[in-house]
Amino acid sequence: MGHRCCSKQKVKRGLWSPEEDDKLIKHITAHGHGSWSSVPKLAGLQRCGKSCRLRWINYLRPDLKRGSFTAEEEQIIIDVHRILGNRWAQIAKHLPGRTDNEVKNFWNSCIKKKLLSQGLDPKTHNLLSSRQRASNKLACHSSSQTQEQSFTVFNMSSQNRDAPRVMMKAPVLTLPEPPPPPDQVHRSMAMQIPFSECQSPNFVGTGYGQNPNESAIFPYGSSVESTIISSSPSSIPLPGFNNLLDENPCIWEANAFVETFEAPTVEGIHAQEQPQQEKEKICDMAIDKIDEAREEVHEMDASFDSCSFDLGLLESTLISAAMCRDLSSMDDFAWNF
DNA sequence: AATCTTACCAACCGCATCTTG
DNA sequence: CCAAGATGCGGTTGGTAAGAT
Repeated sequence: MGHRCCSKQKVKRGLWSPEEDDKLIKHITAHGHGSWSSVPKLAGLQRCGKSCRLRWINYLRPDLKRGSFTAEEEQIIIDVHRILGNRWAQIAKHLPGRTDNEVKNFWNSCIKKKLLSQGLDPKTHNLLSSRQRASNKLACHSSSQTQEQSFTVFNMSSQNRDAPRVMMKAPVLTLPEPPPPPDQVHRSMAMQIPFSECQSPNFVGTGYGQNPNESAIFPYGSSVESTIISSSPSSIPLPGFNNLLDENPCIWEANAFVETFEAPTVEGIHAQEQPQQEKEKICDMAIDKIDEAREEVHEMDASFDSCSFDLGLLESTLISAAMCRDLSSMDDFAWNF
């Protein structure tokens, strides 16, 4: 059958032999690819131009980086995918030496499963709904261990940026299914809050943790009150950050209130109809900022042995929020907390 | 050892967009 | 401006190797 573009030609299909590879490499090295449709003839190959192009781009190009993806590359893929969705070519541009095909394959075979196992929807990067989690749980029945996401919410007051405020432990797959709460507050996470926070005048909640050496734990259904940042009279205004987030339902509040959120979906971002170049620019800027933040957090982490910090969640929040705002918001984007 | 299942990845297919005459 | 061809992209398929039964 062959491609429509080369249906007139008698072309070979399937895997490339070393001889074919050799011919293609020699031809392109000597003459460049020029017009791909003429490459097969000039290189003496019984392939269509499209196939030659693909073989060169995905396999023979000298600048290709072979081998497994590093953890850093994996994180970049997740970050950019969260913003751009399945735009593999765009994502690959952030990974020198990697092809769109390679990124796509890696996503489908590894990252997708990893996100699902963490209770995250690989399409939207949001937490899966209870039904989705349940079906995923079935799919992952072999995994008996509780998967936990843990993260620390830092106090966003610029005067007190080094203080870790709230630790949350979120069992993703093993929670009993509660009825959905009537309001927008999702209480599906058990909250583990340092005792000192319970004593804060801004902390509203009842629970355990009466011992100063223990954390208070607020499982689903307990009476922790969550406050959306824009509605809290006690919120400390933060330049940039509040502006960035106040139009989004959000987990962040200046003093230890915690709430899960529905991050803007990829579809929602697309609905903003930002020009593509602008989106890519925002994406690049966000990734740069995240790299800076990651370095800072690594330094900070060393001083908080008892705390863990899920950058993924922070990134999800910040990038998603950033995508819904003007580029100008990026200038003072959250790095004041 | 044989068979089945799963994971991985190269390559194909069809559509969209770009380029050129 | 338009049509045809070229190129690029994302989804999907199929072959193969590795692991499980």
